[in-house]
Amino acid sequence: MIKIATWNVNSIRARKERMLAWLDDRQPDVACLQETKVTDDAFPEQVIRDLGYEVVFHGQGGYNGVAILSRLPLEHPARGLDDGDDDAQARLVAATVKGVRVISVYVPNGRAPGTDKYDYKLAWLSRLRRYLEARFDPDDPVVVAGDFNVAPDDRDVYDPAKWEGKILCSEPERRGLSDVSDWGLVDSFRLHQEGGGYYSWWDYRMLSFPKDRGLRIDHVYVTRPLARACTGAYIDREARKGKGPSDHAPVFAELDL
DNA sequence: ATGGTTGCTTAGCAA
Repeated sequence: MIKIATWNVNSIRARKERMLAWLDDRQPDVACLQETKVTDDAFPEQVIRDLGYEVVFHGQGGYNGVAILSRLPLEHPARGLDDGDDDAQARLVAATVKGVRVISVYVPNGRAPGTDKYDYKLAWLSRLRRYLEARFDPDDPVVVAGDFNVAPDDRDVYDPAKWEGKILCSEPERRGLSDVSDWGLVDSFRLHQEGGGYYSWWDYRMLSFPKDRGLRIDHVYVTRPLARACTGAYIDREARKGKGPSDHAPVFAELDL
């Protein structure tokens, strides 16, 4: 069994000590990270390798940035959407672990419906769908894990009425996400949890975490052959507690490979 | 309707 986690760390430099302690404590076999917010020359590669992880990263200054950490050998690293369009934002990195293609994604936040950033988000989701179509078959073992910045349905929102039509919840975003998953991906969390009230992100403001006003926007999607091998899925709320947390909690999937 | 917080970069933006 291997444990795959996805975690938006909100700056790997600000989160370094917490992240190293988390790796040591939780021992994920594979960790997909988002919002590392560092250029590749400043990525804290050695301290991660010292914990026994191989690592591939794709960053930029100040914003975005993604990485994959693995205790098993990482093969065939690839960075970016590589679709010929403008790809200046570091939001996707991929590598193969134990025959599984693992893709760490940081979907654009989108700011608010009607903005340029929102349009970019919708376009990015359709580029992700084409990325999968062009490279894989839905019967291949593929994991797409990351911060999707979309709550798939109202179970994933603490106050659906308040969030209706808002960023992270609007119908076009949900359609954009389901268009990606309709290619052949299953939300591993929903293989094991039916109900609402499970969240992966809480705004830093207004005591959102203590009040549990969160959204489930971080996901580990898997293709069908891996869905059959998925023996567990959960959100690591402990990592959101205490002093100096990321605003996101890690999300885990366990695969019997 | 606004503001609340954190991180990057240094006043303002992004989330």
